[in-house]
Amino acid sequence: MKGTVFVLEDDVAISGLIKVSLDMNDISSKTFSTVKDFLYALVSETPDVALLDIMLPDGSGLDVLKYVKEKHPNVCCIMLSALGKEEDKVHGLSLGADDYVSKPFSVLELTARINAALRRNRALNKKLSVGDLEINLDTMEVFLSGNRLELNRKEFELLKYFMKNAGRVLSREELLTEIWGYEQGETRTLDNHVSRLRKLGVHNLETVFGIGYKFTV
Amino acid sequence: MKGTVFVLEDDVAISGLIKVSLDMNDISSKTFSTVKDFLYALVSETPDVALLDIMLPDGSGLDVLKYVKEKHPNVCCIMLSALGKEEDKVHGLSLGADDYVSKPFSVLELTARINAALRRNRALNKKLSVGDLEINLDTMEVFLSGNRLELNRKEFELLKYFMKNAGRVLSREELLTEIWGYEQGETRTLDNHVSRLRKLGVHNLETVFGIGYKFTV
DNA sequence: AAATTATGTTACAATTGTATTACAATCGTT
DNA sequence: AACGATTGTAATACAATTGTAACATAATTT
Repeated sequence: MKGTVFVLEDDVAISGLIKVSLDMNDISSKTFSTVKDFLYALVSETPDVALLDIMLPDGSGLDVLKYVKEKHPNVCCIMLSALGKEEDKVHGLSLGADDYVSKPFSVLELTARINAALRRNRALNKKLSVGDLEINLDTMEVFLSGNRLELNRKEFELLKYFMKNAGRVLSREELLTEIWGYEQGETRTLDNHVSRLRKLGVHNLETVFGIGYKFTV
Repeated sequence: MKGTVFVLEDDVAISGLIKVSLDMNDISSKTFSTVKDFLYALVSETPDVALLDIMLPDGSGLDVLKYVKEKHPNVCCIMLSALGKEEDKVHGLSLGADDYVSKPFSVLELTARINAALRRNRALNKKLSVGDLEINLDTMEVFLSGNRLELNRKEFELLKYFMKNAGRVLSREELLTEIWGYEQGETRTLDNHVSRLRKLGVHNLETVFGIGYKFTV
């Protein structure tokens, strides 16, 4: 999952289309059709990117933009507007919008811009550390008590998932679907990767017999 | 060529005059008569100096100023305004304008100020260096431990992107969209360019199997 | 304790991804 | 239009990863 996008758009046909495209691109999204719902959702969760329509039934996306930029400056805002409303564009940009897309837009283009925004956002070094392990999501570096470990992609993904869910018991199915995308079927692949991680020195990987594994703190 | 100037001015008589004068002074310029055109041009090219009228048919030069200063802080902005509008002047300077010229102005004086701005701007380092590599964004020169490398445009763009994002793992997807504008599709072009850079001596380009590349420090 | 089931580990093969060369298409000049 | 430079494609060779099979070992159930 590459990030989270909140979509504020009252035309369900449009927001639906966007959602489908984001799903296909492995980007998690939530759609809202009123300013009220949107702001309410912001209380409990902060997305990486906000996609804001300007004309909404209960307010203006420009006001939302202003609010978001004030309260959550790390959220990247992309405005959507009706064709020709160039004054909105200037206004939006001056209020701190990061990008701008005019309707009608190509879903492909929009997705590309969202991807770019997510990338830009990620430029802030994001680290994750649990116990004596520390991983850097940007550089894909892993340190165990300060020493660099060389992991390949699957090993890294798996370790990342373990660390993000440290303490929880993770079933084999969960891991297989999250990391491998397997829906079902029997495989020993997971055991294998766990074994490799252990051999590299990751000691806090407990096996939960009959269920799966647990990354302990 | 001493630099590039973008002129945003809706009176064609004035912008024409400015352009002629700049041409004579070996300064490259592009003129725009609407905010829309101006912002659009900014997407693909960043000038050294922006000359901004304030009253425009589709917006205010002050909004443009704010936007430019935010997104391209190295661009030097000179405001143009009708005589007597002192409040604009104050407002503009508070938004980060570098200089201010009142209409009607002497073309000679304006040109002098632009020259001064270009000189000042040149002083700002437009260099980027990481490890033993140094690139000059103006002249497109590249030095590897002091020795000049000859790169062509794509090689330069790619290296620049790598250096700007040194340390981060850059996916093939990201590089292809950022440098090539590809939205999807499979290509070996990227591998090729990386290979060329390496052959030229750029040694700190790591391949991250299954994902992309990383420019290490 | 034997039988059954689940996991650990190793080695290897299949798969997938990359490097590099040579060449073709394209672009920008003249 | 023709030239040279640049940039993308195809093809080949090569390398890394990752899933599978096989067998060993451990845990659970009977």
